[in-house]
Amino acid sequence: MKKYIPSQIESKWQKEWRENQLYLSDLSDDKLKYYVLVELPYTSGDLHMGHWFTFTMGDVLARFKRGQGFNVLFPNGFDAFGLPAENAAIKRGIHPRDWTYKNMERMKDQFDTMGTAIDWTKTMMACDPKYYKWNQWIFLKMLEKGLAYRGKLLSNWCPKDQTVLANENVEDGKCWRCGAKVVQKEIDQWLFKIIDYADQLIWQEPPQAAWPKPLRVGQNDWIGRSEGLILDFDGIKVFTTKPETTDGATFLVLAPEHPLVGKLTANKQKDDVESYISRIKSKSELERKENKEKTGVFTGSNVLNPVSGKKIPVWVADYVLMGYGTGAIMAVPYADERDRQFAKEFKLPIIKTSFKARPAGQKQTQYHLHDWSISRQRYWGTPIPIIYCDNCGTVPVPEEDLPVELPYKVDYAPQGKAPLATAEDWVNTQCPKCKGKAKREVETMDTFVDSAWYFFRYLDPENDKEIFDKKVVDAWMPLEIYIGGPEHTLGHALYSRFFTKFFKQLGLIDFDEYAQKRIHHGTILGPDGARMSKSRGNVVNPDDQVKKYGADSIRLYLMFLGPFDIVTPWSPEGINGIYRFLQRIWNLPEKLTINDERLTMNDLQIMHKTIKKVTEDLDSVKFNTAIAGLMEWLNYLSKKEKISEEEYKTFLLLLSPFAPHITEELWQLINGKWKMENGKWKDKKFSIHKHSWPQFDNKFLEEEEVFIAVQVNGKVRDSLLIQKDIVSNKETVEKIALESPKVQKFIEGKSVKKTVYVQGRIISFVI
RNA sequence: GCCGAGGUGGUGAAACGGUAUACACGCAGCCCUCAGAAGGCUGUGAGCGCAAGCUCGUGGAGGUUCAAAUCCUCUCCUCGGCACCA
Repeated sequence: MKKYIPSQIESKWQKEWRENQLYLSDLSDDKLKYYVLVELPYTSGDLHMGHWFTFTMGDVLARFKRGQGFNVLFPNGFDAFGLPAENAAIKRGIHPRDWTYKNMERMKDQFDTMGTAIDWTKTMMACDPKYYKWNQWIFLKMLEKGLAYRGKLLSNWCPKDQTVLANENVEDGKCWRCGAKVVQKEIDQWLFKIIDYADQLIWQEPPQAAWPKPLRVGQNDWIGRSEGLILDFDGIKVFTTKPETTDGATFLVLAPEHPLVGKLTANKQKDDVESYISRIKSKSELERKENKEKTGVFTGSNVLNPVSGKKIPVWVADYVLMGYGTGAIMAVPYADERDRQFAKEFKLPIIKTSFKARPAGQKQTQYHLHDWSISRQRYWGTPIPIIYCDNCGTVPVPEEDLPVELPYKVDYAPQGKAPLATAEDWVNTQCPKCKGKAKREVETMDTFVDSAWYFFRYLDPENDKEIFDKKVVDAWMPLEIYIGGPEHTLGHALYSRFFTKFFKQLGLIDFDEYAQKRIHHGTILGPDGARMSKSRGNVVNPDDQVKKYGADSIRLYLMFLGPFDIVTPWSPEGINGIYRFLQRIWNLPEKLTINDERLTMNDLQIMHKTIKKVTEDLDSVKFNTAIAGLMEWLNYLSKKEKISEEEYKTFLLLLSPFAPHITEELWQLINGKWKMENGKWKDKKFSIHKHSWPQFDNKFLEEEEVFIAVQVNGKVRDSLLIQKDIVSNKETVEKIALESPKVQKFIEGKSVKKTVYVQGRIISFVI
């Protein structure tokens, strides 16, 4: 018995595959295309177990489909812009660009150690001007179509760092960097008008593409379309979805930020209202969200309820949000729980509504979704291609001047203004219109812009004339399967759909959804069952595991753990078990006989059954049961004295997507020796990964005899071995079943009222 | 509170309405060994029994069906998302 030592074979084959360019895809051939995509990694520095999990899935599918004769594209790139790079760079005193490029190199090497069949000639890096030029181009197109605009938006604001923070950079209501309490502030910023696409982004039933239901429901809820009326109460406009309850409206409530608050406040209420508003404004976002108790103050003004004809008071309260509807509501405490709480708290009247009111109003559709703020007062991102001129105002950078390159020499440490403002040579420029002195926009784009369309660019990454070649994209999109995380449901997965619909409007593409299928992968937790994190010290480092067990063991272990969406701990014993499985395969050649091809019916049946199982399971993305099928077959083969070349090769082929290195090594034992010249393959097709996928033959799948369970009153009492040729004959099967002594025992002395026979499965007697 | 996904052995998990627990981990016994490691064989849902076998069993309670982990109703729990959206 030889010991299986993965380090002796894995890097050897990785080098061989790379040098022979085994995984290049020819995009000009699109007859049988298969485009598999995994969400691109962030350039954090090291691949973690999550990357291994998701990229192994993509890799298994890519290899399987390639074997089936598909022209497969399995690309990858890097999400290389963003705050963590800046932060790490500030901490370590390295320039964000140098830090990022170093990480990308390292991560590419780590992808190699995983043995992925990634075609690295179809790639992108968000921080490469070749790529972000087209972010800028998209921005200009948005501007042209009226979909990009400068607007004021209530945002998370860190008063210490003087910057807007994305929601995900607010931790427990505090700035993730300095810990200062985040406040809500109106900030002037660039926005994309995603609201214009809200209706198109709503998922219909049945869905236009096979995306996960939680994503479809989540996105629809997030878009939050509701239809109602705008009603006018003496000049105060309110939005309601239940105009029929207007007769029960006993007061009005304005959001604290509502522009009419000042005008409506009576002199004697002025102090009360002002102190209430300043109290609310001083609260952090978190405090406002957490506190569900109703607070508010009377303005001193009254308005007329047009339906009841009564004067009703106008209040200010923070349970009404400025960001939704008109920022003012009519309160119907009889019909609405929140209004009722407020009415009780402040002793306001609650009167019954008839639900038959028909007030005059204007039809209005409201959305929970807000326009997408893309401005970041940060350095490490795509510069927004805008120039401010004293004479001409806001001037877009002309297309032919793109890309606006991010300057290298910048003081990117936070100092209360956008870092780009410190690059004075860069900021001061010429107005494209009047040629006079002008200044560049110093904000950069949200990195979610980068990832909203990268999968288009993989198809034509070097194109500097246009964003992509329409012909190639027409042929290769929509992609077949997109593997990603459920945490992107409301961010990336929505933005990328928005861009797709925008591209269609521009005439760049002809389809509505960019992925035919999306699946949400699970999470590998630490051995202690908690999310892996450095601070917990429960991180399982893939590099260490590679040294110990090899890449094939990790890949196989991750795929065998459970379904692709499993959330489960890493098990040190589990991976050891998989290593033992590979060790047994490593010794298969000991049983191999080349010139003895006699296979029994049993041998053939289990072989073809396994081919069928692995093939069908992979087609339905059930990696774990496919591997279980291979284990069963190996258990069978292990009991045999000798195994034939056909069995050996078929087994290796079926295993090869999961464990590409060991299968290549063992394959070469019988195939490779005389196909190599000077240490190079004469022809790449002699790699196991260029061999075609095994086919199963139905004639070996029909069992000679089958077990049929016999039930009496719903309980299994016996199991009969029935010959194939009498399985379809109900009377005969029934007769045999009734003769069984075990069955007799339960039927004796009683009469059979009913018999149900499911062919080849079960026969059921009711007595 | 609302929405979504789930609850099956000691553990990760299998199972077109048709013999629940495949496959693997762990554990136990035996073989091999000076010994250990590695490997091999056997057993492993619970209860009763020497055994054949019987009874119970997929969070809980009902229901539909010859037959339910699977379908229906109610309920409890876990995880994820959203959350004063008028």
